[in-house]
Amino acid sequence: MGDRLKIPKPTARRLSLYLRELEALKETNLISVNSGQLGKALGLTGAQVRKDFATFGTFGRPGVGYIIEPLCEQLRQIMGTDRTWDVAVVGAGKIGQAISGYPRFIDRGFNVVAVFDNNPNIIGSEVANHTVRPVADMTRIIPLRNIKLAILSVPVDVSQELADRLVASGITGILNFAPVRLQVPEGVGVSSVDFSRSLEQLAFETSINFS
Amino acid sequence: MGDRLKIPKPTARRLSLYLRELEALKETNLISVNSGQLGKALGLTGAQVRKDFATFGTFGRPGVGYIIEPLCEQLRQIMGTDRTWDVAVVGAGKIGQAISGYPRFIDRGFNVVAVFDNNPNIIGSEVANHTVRPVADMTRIIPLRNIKLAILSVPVDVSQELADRLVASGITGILNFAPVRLQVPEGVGVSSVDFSRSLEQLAFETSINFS
DNA sequence: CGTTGTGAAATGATTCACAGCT
DNA sequence: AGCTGTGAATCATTTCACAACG
Repeated sequence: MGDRLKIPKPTARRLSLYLRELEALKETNLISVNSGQLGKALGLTGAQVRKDFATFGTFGRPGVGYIIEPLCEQLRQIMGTDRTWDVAVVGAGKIGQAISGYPRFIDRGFNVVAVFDNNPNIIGSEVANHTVRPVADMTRIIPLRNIKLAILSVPVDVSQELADRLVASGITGILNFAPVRLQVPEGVGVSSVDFSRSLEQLAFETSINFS
Repeated sequence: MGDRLKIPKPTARRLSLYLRELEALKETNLISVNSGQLGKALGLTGAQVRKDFATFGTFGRPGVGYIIEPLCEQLRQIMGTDRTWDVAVVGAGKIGQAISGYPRFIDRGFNVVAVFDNNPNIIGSEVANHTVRPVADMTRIIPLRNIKLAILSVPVDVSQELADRLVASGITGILNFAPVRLQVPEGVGVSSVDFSRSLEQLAFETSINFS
């Protein structure tokens, strides 16, 4: 067995920042950028940028910097976004509806292909060009379309149960909007968005500034 | 000048997790909990839990653990959520509307008191029991009501400009939904929710599992 | 007893600083 | 000359392990 590359978690989190900034720089017709410039735009040091990239290989040219276009492609390949990912949305309440139509997913390589809910008043209605299907259909459609990513925007009391069913259907990554720590088996990723926690974080910072 | 208490960033981020878990335990009529149990529920070690609490004082009883009810209050006080925070929402598009009506804010101590937008088609309409006001009114209403926290859900190209105006109006914490790093002065906090980045994170994890 | 609070050790991440490449 | 890639040093966080305590 080949040794599995060791990636520091902070590095992994910064990858998408680098890609986004590099794409913005490409729009300005820049050809290359050095680690100091790139770092400054993102609030990082040049050394950190270089270390991060060095985790994955040798991409820079001494005396020049990083050639933007090929680096973007390398990053996309590393992150797995050099292809399109089909995404299922489970829970078509307000948040589910808003995220189903989120316009920036497409150009980042994510494509919402199915929306599920269990509310009879919602099933059958149109959300972001998709007819909302009953949750029971998940088990059939997710394997059928080989969907690997799901967005889970359901009430907290049913989120774990639905997460279990998503995993059983073959999902390997869940973007969770419920304020709980989902229990998932090894090999399944969970990324959480928790509005209340985010505001609490701000309240805390703001309070500290007065102490 | 008294020494400012040094709080590790990871500790600060975990505070809201502790509070939420403790409140859930309180619902089950438990009186006390020890660091190991609390840690297990959150995917942390007992030592980490104890270190985190020890940052702020001495809350536990040897041989017993932590008495849940008073610890909750202490945590709320530390985090600044022992009172209600008024919040302004700027940007009443799909995400702004969904978050304006987010039902869990109230019981976490956050109260959306004003919604602003610049779209004439939206101004004047009702969003979560608030009449949407023109953005120009921000500068008057935020100081008037002494609002300190804002949720910024506007298109990326105007987000920095609006952040500047929020700060100028007296806002000290911004929950930002646009995929950019907002530039804010010292003393103003920014917490970001970035749906595309979250999905990219998942795509990356999922890809790694196949390498 | 069982569990806290905490120094000391271990691990992890960032920054420094510079040899070596273009 | 300018900038990368990277060991070595620094700084931060987590884990260990145990004395002290109720």
